Amino acid sequence: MENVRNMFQLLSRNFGLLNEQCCDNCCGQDISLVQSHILYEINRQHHPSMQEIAGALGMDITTFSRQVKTLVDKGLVKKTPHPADNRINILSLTPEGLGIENNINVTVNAQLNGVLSTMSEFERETVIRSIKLLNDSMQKSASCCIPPK
Amino acid sequence: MENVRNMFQLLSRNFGLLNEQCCDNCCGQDISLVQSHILYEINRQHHPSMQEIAGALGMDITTFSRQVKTLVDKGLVKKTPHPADNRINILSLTPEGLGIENNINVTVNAQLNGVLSTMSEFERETVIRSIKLLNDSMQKSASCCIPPK
DNA sequence: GTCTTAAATTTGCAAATTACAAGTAATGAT
DNA sequence: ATCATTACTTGTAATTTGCAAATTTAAGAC
Repeated sequence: MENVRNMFQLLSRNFGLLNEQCCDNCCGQDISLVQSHILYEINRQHHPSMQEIAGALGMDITTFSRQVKTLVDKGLVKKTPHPADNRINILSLTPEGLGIENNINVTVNAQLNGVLSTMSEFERETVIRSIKLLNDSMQKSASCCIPPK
Repeated sequence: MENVRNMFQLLSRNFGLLNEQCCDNCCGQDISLVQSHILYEINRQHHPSMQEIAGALGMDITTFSRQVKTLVDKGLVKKTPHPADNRINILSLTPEGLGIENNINVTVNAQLNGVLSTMSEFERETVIRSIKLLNDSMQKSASCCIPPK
């Protein structure tokens, strides 16, 4: 049996490094890695509440609350009270926040495409399909990859 | 063109969650995620110095120094002065440290194999081969995944 | 051998990040 | 109206982080 963990450990480290470098370099602002994950997830979801984003990222809600606060202070995120329930805050990116998120997105994609460009067309497609497959399986698996609640 | 980043962002998050959960659950000790990366890398390399591990992980050397100190205090890591150069400390796992590293390894592997078990034999092999390929490409790529130094 | 320079690692410190517990405010149930 | 619950925010204290400055040891110049 393969040692699957080795591969994932390396992959996650490599991607972590890439991601962090991109955060530092591609946008004028200082965006930490967690903050980039928050921007990413707000952009991805549809009118998400605080809990939804914190839950998706597996972050403690109090830590999340503060991080959102600093993103709001930076002018990248907006909190809008839910019309039907004032306890709930709907999160969205400001135009500036969206700009930065896109910026990061473009930069990371460029880096990744650089990496993939060393492969043959066939390999590249296989790799992409594999990762999709893997993500699907992980989402389905109840035993892991689910934030602790 | 695919949005490659999306997939990687999800993958790295999923694996991060899995990894963190494993750190919490599988060994009696409290091991943080960074500490598990340190244990992993010390185990992987051959008589590594502090700088070599810190470099491989892309960690600031001062942060690393302190983390190693706590691992030494926990009795999981040993520092041995290099015989030919006393400035250098060679890092190694104590038997206890090795035990924990193995423990994490087994646990993470079990989780990952659980995820992979939902796939067909062919898919599973493809996925594993793809990740290997990807890691190789990332290591080769000078533009990213290289600690800032 | 002494002196200067460089390398490997460690501390001082101050800022950022984290999480538990306790708080506030809004909603829902009865 | 009252009580429990939900969504979120603070208080506070511990941990983590990284820059600058020290420390220790080694290597090279003379």
